[in-house]
Amino acid sequence: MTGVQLRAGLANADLIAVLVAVTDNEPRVMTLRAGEALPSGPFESQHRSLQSGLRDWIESQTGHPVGYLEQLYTFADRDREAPSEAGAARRISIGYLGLVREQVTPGTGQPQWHGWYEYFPWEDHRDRRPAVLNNIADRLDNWVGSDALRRERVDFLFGQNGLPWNEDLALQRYELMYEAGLAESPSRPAIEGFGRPMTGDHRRILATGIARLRAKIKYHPVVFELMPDSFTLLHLQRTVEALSGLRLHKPNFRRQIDQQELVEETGEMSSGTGGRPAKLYRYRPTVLQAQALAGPRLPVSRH
Amino acid sequence: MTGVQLRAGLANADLIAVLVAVTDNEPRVMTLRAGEALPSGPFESQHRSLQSGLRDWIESQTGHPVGYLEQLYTFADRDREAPSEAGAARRISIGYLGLVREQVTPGTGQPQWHGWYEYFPWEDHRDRRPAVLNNIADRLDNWVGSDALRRERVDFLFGQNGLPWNEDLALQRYELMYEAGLAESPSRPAIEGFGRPMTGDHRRILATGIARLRAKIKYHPVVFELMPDSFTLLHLQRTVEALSGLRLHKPNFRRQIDQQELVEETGEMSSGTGGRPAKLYRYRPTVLQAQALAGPRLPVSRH
DNA sequence: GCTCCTTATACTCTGGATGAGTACATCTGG
DNA sequence: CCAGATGTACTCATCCAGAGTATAAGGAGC
Repeated sequence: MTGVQLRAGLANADLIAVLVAVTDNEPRVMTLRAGEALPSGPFESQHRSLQSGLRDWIESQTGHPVGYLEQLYTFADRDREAPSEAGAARRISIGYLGLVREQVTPGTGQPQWHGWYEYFPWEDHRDRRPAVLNNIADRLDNWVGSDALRRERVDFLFGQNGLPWNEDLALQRYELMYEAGLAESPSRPAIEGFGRPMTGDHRRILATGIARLRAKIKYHPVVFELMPDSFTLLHLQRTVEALSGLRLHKPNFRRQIDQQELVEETGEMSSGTGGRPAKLYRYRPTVLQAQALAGPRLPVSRH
Repeated sequence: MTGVQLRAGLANADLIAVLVAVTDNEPRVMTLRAGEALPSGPFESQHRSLQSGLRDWIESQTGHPVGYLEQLYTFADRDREAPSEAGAARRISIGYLGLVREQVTPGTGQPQWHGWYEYFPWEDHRDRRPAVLNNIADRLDNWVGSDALRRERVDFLFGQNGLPWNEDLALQRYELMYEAGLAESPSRPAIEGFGRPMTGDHRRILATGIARLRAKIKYHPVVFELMPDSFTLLHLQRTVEALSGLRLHKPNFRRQIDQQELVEETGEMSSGTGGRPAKLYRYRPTVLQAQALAGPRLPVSRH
């Protein structure tokens, strides 16, 4: 599955997938080789589109249909792999983000699921600001030195000096850490405590997927692709929290869900969740929602 | 430039660029072959990254530096070109969106610039709802028939039946028109009045660029990459209007620009623009803005 | 049965941003 | 000097997001 393949009639490209599921309030990603690599394979031409081919492949691997599939990015930088001899083919990888509804029971099959905060422990702010951030900040201070621009960048990305933490910047944080030498690279080993390493640039691709998904859930109802058919509002909230790495304000979350009319009651109640039983809801898809929701504001004049 | 190229050591991929400039309040795109094609070329490996290679190439073509460059999408669907014999390589194209500050004087050089509303006349709502939309609506009604889902989709995308026009949906509108047979394809000629055709799937790629740019300008200060060093606020507004295809409310536009602190006065005034002379402004870039501005809301609890 | 704990659900209040409209200033051209 | 055009500064109503508070309804332990 890995390695360079050059067959006539096939494009010289790989597909590489960031497959996400949320189970037990933990976002997980499908991995191979004991969590070291994202699933990938050569791009075969027999399907009508990249999308449909990948969809089939994923379903055969996970046993579950892919609810949502989106192209992430095409990676082709020279430094993405170990320095190769001159003239060697540079491999192009087309990254995809996919959402699946349930997780295969871990342990049995080949593909394994790992919580994505194993790879990015500093991204989980649900309980508290993670302690790793202090170590990271120390190392980054070294890198910053007296460079004011670097200072501003670090403060902004990591929410220092009074600036707020912005969960959407996961990719840019990783890239800065890479730049500052805090992440593994072809010429640098991984640093203990700064997240589980992956082969090649897979960790960067994973960061791309996380950042994209975090941005997406705010204006697109893709969370529901990760939910079972019926769920409680708290369950939905916990899923969003898992993805964003933040705690949300419960009354406001419910108000938003409510007024967007994304869900409807099933009529049934959840069994013992600890406290008072909760109503069960189901997703209510509409063409309108499916395409675009709010979309940020532009001072449009309507008349 | 077109056709299949398979050389050892080169990836089998094209780069294809949507290069945008705004002159005389008209968004323009760089084209080749008398406006029939977007500039493209084989992906060569000598640069460190796709990005930097493309940047050099564009600057050599336009004579202007590229202010902003962003990967759009990688296109590889089977039906993007004329039906090919079985076993032929499928070409992968990596699309990019680039913004350049000024337009080369048209007529002299090889690359030409065309107003993008020549290709999508129904997307320009600055003066009024364009008349073409009526013809389009008629044809779409045929396609809709009695299918309620199609009805809803059309109404939503084209702002019918009381629904508002959403400028961000340019790509989806084009795709629906393609699906409904209103756009040229390998097996269908172009229809007079429904926008200038392009080779292959270039018109679709252009639509992708337009949609991306329209969405982007709302939460990212990329407009400034299209502006000269100093400009009046009305000039800035007209540029945003040109891109979005909408008219904006002047006082509110100024208020937004003002409170976001994106610009500062140069101290000089514009010469004759017709009425009262206007203050000139310049862009005031910050690391903070450069990375992300507002970003939509999630009901975060902060304590 | 009572208390405590947990979760569910319904309110209220406040500040800020947005959409919309109005008034006035200052230039050019005839 | 007036008309016309553009620039600039206000006001006002509405909506929505952030934040807090209060009450309802279940289970577990005593």
